[in-house]
Amino acid sequence: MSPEEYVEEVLCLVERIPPGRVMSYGAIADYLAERSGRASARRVGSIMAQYGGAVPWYRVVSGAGRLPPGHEQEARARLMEEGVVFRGPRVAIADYAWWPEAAG
DNA sequence: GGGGTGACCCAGT
DNA sequence: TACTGGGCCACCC
Repeated sequence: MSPEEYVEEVLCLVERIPPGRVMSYGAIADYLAERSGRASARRVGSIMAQYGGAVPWYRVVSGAGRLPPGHEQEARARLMEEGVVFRGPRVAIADYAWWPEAAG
């Protein structure tokens, strides 16, 4: 799988995250690992930092439910509009974590 | 080829 | 709960 393919897979997956649900960088990497064979949360984060603007990036948070630096207010507002409850500065990811049902 | 960096994650204290 | 150290992979200089 080429780097461009991997990027598109990440973006495509993020677009599939339904409203009111969230996914962690590690979860995305772990899911794509089954398709690309290799993945890392760091790589997913790096991709989101570059191409995240084209997808609902605010539905992607860290494994601890922390929001992307520099866009915390933005993500927080977007998620709350979708009914996501916050545990202080973090998302209750344990309750809103989403995983694709059909793994293609 | 070598060293530093990053929208990360896990384990220990 | 917050802080710290190690692991991980790809990108840039």
